Amino acid sequence: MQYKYMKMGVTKTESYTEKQIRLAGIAKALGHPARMAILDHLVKVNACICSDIVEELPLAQPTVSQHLRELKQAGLIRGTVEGNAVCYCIDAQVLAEFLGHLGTWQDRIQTASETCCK
Amino acid sequence: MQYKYMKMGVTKTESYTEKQIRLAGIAKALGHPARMAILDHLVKVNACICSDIVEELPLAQPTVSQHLRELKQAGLIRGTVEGNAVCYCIDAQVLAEFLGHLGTWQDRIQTASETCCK
DNA sequence: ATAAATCATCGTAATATTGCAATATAAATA
DNA sequence: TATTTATATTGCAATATTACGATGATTTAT
Repeated sequence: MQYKYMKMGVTKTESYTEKQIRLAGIAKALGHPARMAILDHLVKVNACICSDIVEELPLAQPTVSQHLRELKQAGLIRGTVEGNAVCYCIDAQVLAEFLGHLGTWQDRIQTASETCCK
Repeated sequence: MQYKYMKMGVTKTESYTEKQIRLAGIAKALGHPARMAILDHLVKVNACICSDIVEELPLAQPTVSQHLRELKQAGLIRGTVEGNAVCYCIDAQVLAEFLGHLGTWQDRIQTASETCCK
């Protein structure tokens, strides 16, 4: 059987730049309150193990582990094993690339705020 | 019938701060290549109408309209009606709040890069 | 060796997201 | 008025995400 429609529920990626796809992946990883809270906490303590995070969040340990994996896959955090715990830290370079791109938006918008949508 | 489990597939929001929820919403809106491309394009041309965007993307018009609505709901863009077209623009203040928060992460990480995950 | 602690993985249930055709709406134009 | 242009809405199919219990793997402590 042949489908009339394209595959649905799936993001089309063939016409975006690599950078757009990568940065969108980073934004997507940031796009959940739990992951925002995890990063807030990592910044706050400057180093962290998972059980520490589990206590901070209203989520079960497997769910936190899953969120950490997504942050890791997006490149936002790295995890290093230390004994029977894992130390998770933010990757400053990845964060910098993300903020750098959005920063250029900000620069260009401010100079144009008069000419747009008045 | 009573469920043993909590509602699944739904984000728990009752234990996060308002700011975490709001910023995660903004990040989520940014978390799709099409929406990243839309914003890149808006920045590039400094003002835009939707049909312009439709031509830039590999998506049908209703899909673009839907993405624009999500950016709007997150507060990242505003749309003003101009005749039979709509002028969409980035909201500089919302972008600034988002970048401001992530910027504080960056500040704190850089000073701590020696003490974490070595 | 056994138990406890820490974290990951698997399976699964429920909701959310993505995309498009069809259609609706509203303004501009012929 | 009728048609074109620009955008939004609805309905639906398919995949993705979120969450948790159960379980596995590994390290530390007893």
